[in-house]
Amino acid sequence: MSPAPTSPTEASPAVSDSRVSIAPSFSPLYQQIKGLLLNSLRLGEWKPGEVIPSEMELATRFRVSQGTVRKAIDDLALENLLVRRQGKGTFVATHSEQQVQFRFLKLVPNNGNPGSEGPAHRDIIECRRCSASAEVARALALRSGDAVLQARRVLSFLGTPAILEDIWLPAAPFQGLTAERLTSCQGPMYALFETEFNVRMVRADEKIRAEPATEIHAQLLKIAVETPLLSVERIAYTYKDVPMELRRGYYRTDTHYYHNRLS
Amino acid sequence: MSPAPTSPTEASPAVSDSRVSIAPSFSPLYQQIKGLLLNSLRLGEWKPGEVIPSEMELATRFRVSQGTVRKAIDDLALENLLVRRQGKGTFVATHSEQQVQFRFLKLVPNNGNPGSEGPAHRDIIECRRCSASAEVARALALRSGDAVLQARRVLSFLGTPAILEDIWLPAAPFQGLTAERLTSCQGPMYALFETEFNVRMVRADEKIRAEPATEIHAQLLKIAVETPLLSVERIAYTYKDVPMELRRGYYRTDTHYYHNRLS
DNA sequence: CAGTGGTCTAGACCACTGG
DNA sequence: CAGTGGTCTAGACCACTGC
Repeated sequence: MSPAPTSPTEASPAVSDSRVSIAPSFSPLYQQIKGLLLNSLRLGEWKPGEVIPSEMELATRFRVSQGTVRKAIDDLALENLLVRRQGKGTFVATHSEQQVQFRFLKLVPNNGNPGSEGPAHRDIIECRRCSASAEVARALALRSGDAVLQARRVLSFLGTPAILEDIWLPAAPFQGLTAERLTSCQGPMYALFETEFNVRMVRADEKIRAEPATEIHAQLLKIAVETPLLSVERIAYTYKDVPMELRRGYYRTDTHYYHNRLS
Repeated sequence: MSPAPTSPTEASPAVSDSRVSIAPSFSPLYQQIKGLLLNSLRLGEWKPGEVIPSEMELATRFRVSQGTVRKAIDDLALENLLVRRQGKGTFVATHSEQQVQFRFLKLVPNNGNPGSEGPAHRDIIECRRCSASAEVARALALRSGDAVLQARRVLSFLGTPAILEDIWLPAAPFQGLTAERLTSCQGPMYALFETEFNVRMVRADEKIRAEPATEIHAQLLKIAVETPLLSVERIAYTYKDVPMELRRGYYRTDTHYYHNRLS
């Protein structure tokens, strides 16, 4: 590596960091590298489950030291976008892995551990194309009336219905998603999204409330009307904080609880 | 620094890492340093809010390079035990800081941001000494019948009661905690704990359910009986995963919601 | 065995803080 | 200005993987 500490940015071609503030448009090398890696991920240059180039290779490609690439990768691994495996390489994270199966499903049986009841049984009640209400449009950063897909499903554990979910997706990125495709899907829905539609959910925000079951809820979950349910409203985001899903879930919490760790 | 790569462990006096597995009792230097720092924190060598020695000083003290100390501190900062401030030093984290006021209180007003309603008004309903039930004993890792403190309080936002909490604490570490002391306390209860009793809450687990309001709930929160409430059962831990608090909270979720971020 | 990530070092320079 | 944390480098060695 040439000792050119005077112009470290010459190695980072056209890094436009979209920072809003008036602060000096200036960021550490490793964050610029992180941005470049992020772009490659977003554009699908490396697909979920695949290895990315080794640290040394990336270092020479970006003309920086291995330590700098390392720090960038460390950050992305911390955000669950990459997974490091010693001796093997660094991989693009996926929702299919068993270990992170419950990163986005925090309902745990009263007696037992996450997943101890085996995979949830999924029943797709409906899946149709419609136009976005003002509320859905706002959540998904669309315009009122834009085409969206709406799905409703029930998740059951050990034969007992536990979750009713209504899901809204922008129609454009999910061309061709049907009830059949959803029904035939084994494993997490987010895994389907990333393999079939190249949409990777990166994080989500949830608003949790307690609400009484309506007629509909009672019928589908086979419980009494007015039973308190956990209402979980989720907005899930892809890369770059683009909202890609609105989900309203209703959870029974007599046999399960929503687990959260504060740290 | 002497180039003695052959015996890196000679610099770490009596580092007993309590790992359970049969795996090689062997850990990276930076993790050993982390353990030493953790001990100093746990024993109160540096109190909340204080600076710890600089990276260079710690490096010479432990006979390792600055980079190694740095990595140890990075870890602890990530776990919210330390806070780095460029140009000033590294500080022991505290629950008094404004920025982390809502790390353990995730109730957000429907219209507004965390804290936008100003500090919660706290009403201590009672605080008494009693003996631990089997359930409380199990949660706090005590024996049935051991002395515990029990407190009940109501939190109000903008004059409206929003949270009812029952709190159990092991009596031993909290000698002298009275209803008066709790009542006179401004700011977070956990801040009081760390300044007055040298007990720092590090993380917590919460089990969240939807439950109908009982007579008691209805009375204290001024709502109708059977109103769905968010039941939040928390066990909070100090260093070393020692449980130090059991808390059962009931949250109104008509004007607020419990916010959770999945990532 | 070669190739990967993981650890550790030593030294340079930068950015920020406070006296 | 000196002292702090923050970034970057270059090179060494270790631990794990798979051929």
